[in-house]
Amino acid sequence: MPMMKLMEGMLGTTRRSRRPTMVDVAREAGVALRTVSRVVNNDSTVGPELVERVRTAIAALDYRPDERARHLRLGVTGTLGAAVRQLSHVNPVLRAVERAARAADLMVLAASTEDDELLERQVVESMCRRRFDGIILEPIGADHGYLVPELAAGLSLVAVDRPVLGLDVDCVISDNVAGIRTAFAHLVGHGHHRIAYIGDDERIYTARERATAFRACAADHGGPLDGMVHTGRIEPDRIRSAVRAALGGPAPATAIVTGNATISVEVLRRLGQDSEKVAIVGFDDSELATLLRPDLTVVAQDDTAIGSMAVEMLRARIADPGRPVDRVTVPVELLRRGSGEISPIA
Amino acid sequence: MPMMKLMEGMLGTTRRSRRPTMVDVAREAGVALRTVSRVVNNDSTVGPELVERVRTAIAALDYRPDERARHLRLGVTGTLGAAVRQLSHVNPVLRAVERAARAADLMVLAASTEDDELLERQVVESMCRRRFDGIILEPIGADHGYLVPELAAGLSLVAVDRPVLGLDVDCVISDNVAGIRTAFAHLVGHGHHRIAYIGDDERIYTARERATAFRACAADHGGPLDGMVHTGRIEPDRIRSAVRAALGGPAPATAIVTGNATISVEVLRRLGQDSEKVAIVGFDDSELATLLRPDLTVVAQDDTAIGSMAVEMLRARIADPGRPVDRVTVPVELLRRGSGEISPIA
DNA sequence: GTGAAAGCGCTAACAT
DNA sequence: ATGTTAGCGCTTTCAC
Repeated sequence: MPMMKLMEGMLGTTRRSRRPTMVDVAREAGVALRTVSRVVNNDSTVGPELVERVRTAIAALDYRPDERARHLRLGVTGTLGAAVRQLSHVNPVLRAVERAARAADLMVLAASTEDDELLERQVVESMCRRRFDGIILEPIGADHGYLVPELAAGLSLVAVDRPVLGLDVDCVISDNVAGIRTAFAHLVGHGHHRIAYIGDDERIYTARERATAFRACAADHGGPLDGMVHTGRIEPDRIRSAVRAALGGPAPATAIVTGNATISVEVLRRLGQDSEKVAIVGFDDSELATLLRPDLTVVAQDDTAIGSMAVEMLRARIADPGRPVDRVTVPVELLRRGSGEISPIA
Repeated sequence: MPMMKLMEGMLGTTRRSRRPTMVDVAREAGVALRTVSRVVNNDSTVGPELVERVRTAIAALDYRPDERARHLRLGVTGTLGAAVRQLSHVNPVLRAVERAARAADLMVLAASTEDDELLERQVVESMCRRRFDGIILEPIGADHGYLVPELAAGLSLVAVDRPVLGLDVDCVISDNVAGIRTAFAHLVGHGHHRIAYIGDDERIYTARERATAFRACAADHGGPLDGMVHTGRIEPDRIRSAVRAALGGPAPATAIVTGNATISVEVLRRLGQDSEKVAIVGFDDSELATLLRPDLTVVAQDDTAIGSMAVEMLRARIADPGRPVDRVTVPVELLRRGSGEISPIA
């Protein structure tokens, strides 16, 4: 059908024959390509009249520079990738990363890994192929072998929140052990002896760190461990039975440490009105912490510090790929709000 | 210092002389450049032995394909940009967008506009210069004039949550008017006559839509309007005085409609125990809705539908830039959870 | 299947 | 101060 083909071609050219390039602008303005490039990049060594001519041509043609070509030629992209667990979740670290990157005139483009190892790999590799200058990664899972060739090929990467296990890679993480110790000591200081811990799945690095630290605290303190440490996936039923187990029996816990913000919410949901009778210290701050009575005492990580530190370290890595690997631990802070200052009733 | 320069040069070449390209791989494998390209792109017309030779060479050299060049040559990038108000906030629509894009084999790269008109412009223009195939935008502010030349130059864009005012652009938004009507009617059905509205700043499109719809409902119903509609920026003090004004005076409101999730939380925070005495219907669902007693009755938007619809419309726009502009309104749903089913006390 | 070569749109030597 | 030209790394024609 030659008629069809012809019509398609006509439609195509009518719609938009081709995006104009610098060459088109140069022709339109009657100047050299180099001059257009200079104007586009605000090079001061162009005469004002030519600048005007070029600007006019750009507007007339609706010319838009193509960064793909620019980046290809330049070698760098001025872009940092952020591969995080879930974009659409509250993530103050990501927020700090964006701010810090903006201050350094870098663009941050983010994507979710959805806590899926395969997806993480696809996202990171895609960012590598796009030659992002560096990547900030919230690593998930245990096997990051796919990173080895990328790193060998020159990838600059900083892990946040968790280290990349088994690989010698820059990272910036919170002091989980100190956080748990602080929470535990705080409750002990308020007279508690039977303290329970309800945490996330220990296959997750931070959850494992925190649970382990808690067990060590309890052992040091000489408190009971039986039925006091509950970890696993975050499911309402599991949390409910954990709460029941912790607060039931002949020697119920008088205080609970929760392993992260989601766990805190679920535990409070289960406790309902009883939340005034048991002391609680949560790990991670959240906007819900001050919504309930009493307000939730938490061990909060310094998100802003983590985010800006991550960008700083990434920039240093990009500038000098040979620099020694840096593993930074950021202190956490206890925020006393009421729930952790309840004395034991029994 | 010639010595310094020499050492720098040596370090530079030692560290990584140059990233290998397809040419290097071709030489290493003893095949043609064309063949490498075929192997990299999984072209089936290459003999298995050659595939193996190329794969080996790729591994030996740590070769990583450069998508910048590929995209430049191909014309398309297989990438959708998402310019949202705040990446690190809960955003179920963005989540749905990511899922839908993945299903269509498109990568989503997201950035925050921080509710800043200038930043929105920078983000969108940056995505345009990177030649993203399309952009999903949560538009802020009133002046989107900067989009005109981009659209003229061929930008495919779909607005979500709010329309791009003044521009004829695809968008998919919730049915704010129906949502407010539903909430109002629901409260009337439970015997309420004096119903207050506390909402966000009416400079924001959705806030304006909802407040206007509420005023219309109240007028139709013949209920009082004086001191019943409170809109403005989300600040604790303002919310507090709004709640006080609504519930105080000689004819206090017996029910409140809140304009969005943040407002709902703030209102509930102010009400405290009194929240059991006044009926509340919130706009927007949130995880906090089932955390408090009674659980919050809300008008929820269909985030999944909005997100997947946005991607679908964007793909259609990319495929056919000349297609008629599409403005889709997605129905909202009333979720009865208790707070909205309280009868008036007075 | 190979090999050579053009070209995507840009920047930066190197002219002038 | 402005023009000419090579080349970034890839895909794709075009012979062979």
